Amino acid sequence: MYQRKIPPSLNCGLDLIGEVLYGKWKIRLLWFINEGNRRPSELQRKIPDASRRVLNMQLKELEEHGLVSKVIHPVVPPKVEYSLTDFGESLIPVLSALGNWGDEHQERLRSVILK
Amino acid sequence: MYQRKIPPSLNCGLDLIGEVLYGKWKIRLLWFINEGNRRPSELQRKIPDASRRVLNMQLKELEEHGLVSKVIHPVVPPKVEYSLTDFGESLIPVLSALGNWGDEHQERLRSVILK
DNA sequence: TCATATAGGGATAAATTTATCCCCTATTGC
DNA sequence: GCAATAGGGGATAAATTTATCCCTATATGA
Repeated sequence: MYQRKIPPSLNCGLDLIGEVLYGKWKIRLLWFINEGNRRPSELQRKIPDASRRVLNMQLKELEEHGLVSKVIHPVVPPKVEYSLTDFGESLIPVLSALGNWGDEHQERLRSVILK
Repeated sequence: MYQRKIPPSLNCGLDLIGEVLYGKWKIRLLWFINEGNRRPSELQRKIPDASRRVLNMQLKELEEHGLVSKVIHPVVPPKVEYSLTDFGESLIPVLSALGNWGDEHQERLRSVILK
């Protein structure tokens, strides 16, 4: 994997949470896993804009950071299931707060984002 | 400014808030402005890891997205003050939620981030 | 026999974001 | 005159993240 050349700033809680949540699809992955979409193919269908590859990479980082856990069932064809760890579940209320704010201000956000 | 080639995904509140908060220093800028650090030089002192240039760029985007407003006092030497708009203030509780989670899990986060 | 589904990953290119460097304005204090 | 302070920004390089392309394996169904 890529090795950072510039060390991260880890001065406060905001910095720390940023380190584990930054990544284009990570928040959505956590959200959809929490909603019960546990298998990679389900997640890919839920997030069609992302490629398989990137989702795998981001899931791996979420796993390394202890937010999700992965179970590989030794069957053919392969079956893999992700789930939130307790640590990951503790993030859900925070993600709700983010999502709710986004939903509440949806029109306005859409208009400022699309310039 | 840079023109996107890949359109953003704007399917839900999480996507929308992501569009305005992604940016290495944006959340911290909002936070420090809310704490009363309104002038660019104060913000730069608060966030020494970031260069002047990047802070200016991210402040500009926050302004374009309607989260902060900028007042230029026509004096010499120049005096500029940023403040949160009502829209920006409505984000503060959400940022608190993020920061609190980060603070509560500080040790654990630090250890998983530093591998 | 060929396509599909399931899951994974290397190699490489492209996109995007940050960092660096250097220059500009005008005033006050040495 | 020179340095410092306050604030900005163009040009370009470097860092970082995503996207694309292609290849692996096995079983099932048409």
